[in-house]
Amino acid sequence: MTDQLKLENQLCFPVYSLAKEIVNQYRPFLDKLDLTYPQYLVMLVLWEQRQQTVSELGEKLHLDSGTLTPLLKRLEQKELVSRDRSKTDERVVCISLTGNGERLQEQASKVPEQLINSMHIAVEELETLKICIQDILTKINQHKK
Amino acid sequence: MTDQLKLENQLCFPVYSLAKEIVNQYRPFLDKLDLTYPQYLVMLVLWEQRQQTVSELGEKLHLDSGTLTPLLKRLEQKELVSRDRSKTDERVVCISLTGNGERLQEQASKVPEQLINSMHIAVEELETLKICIQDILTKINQHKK
DNA sequence: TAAGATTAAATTGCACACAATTTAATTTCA
DNA sequence: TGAAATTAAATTGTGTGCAATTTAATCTTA
Repeated sequence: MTDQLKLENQLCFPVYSLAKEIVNQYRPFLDKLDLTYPQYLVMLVLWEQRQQTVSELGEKLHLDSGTLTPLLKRLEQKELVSRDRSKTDERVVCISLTGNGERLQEQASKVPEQLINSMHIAVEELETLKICIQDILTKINQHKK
Repeated sequence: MTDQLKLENQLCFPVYSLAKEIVNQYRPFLDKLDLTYPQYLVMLVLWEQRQQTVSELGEKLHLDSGTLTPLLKRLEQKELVSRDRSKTDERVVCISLTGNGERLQEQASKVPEQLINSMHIAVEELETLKICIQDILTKINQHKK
């Protein structure tokens, strides 16, 4: 067996596992907000800027309309966001926080700390990992045209 | 806005982005093998040991039968694996590589190197990241009973 | 040993993620 | 200016990932 093909020797599997594990760690806390993890990410972006187009959300989250359109319809059903065609360009759909959507931020503000506590890992170690990952993501993106 | 709620200040988003990015980097190479990324992971595990139960695969890949059963049926349709009930315990399903499944390893052996080249990142840096992630995964798992 | 508990897969249902295509609006430029 | 190109979302279809439930087999133990 080629060593390179061994699961343990590949980077991809730890990254894939950690990503799933983190989402699973979030689940109990996000369940209380009635949000999925990708929905939570969309809300994070909207809490930074309360109105954005579908494209802007997609660019920040690296998601396309095939993923975002149904997700945003679900957030609309929960009355956390509203979806309106732009007046100046009818192709564009503007997503805005509703009052409920804004108020949810209060509850969500406790999530990051809850999560860090639940993972039992030193903040410094998480910070190191974050910087390492961001560094690699930057390099990957540099080499995309 | 709470700083902790800012997307850029959270670890979760870079991990989530990197995991998706890595799967996307694999895609062109795995397309040539007619495998999805999770199917590739299953094949990696089977190339290490040509016969395993669904539970054993699930334990190594952190996947349950709800995910594995349909995935394995697709690998069976492609004639890469066979699925047979255990003779000694009819509850258990044994997954075995077929001849085709074994032969695919030859082609797959080039994938890891192709991937590293396509990412334009130093092997040392990837290795550092891998160790860092595995370390954190270990700690998370320690605190799960 | 027979009822109840446990276990392994399968099934069901929901929500992404992404490729490919479609639809509708806007832009470009010949 | 009007046809062709481009753009933004939506739609369609496939394949995960996971919770919850179901089914069938095996184990436990009173």
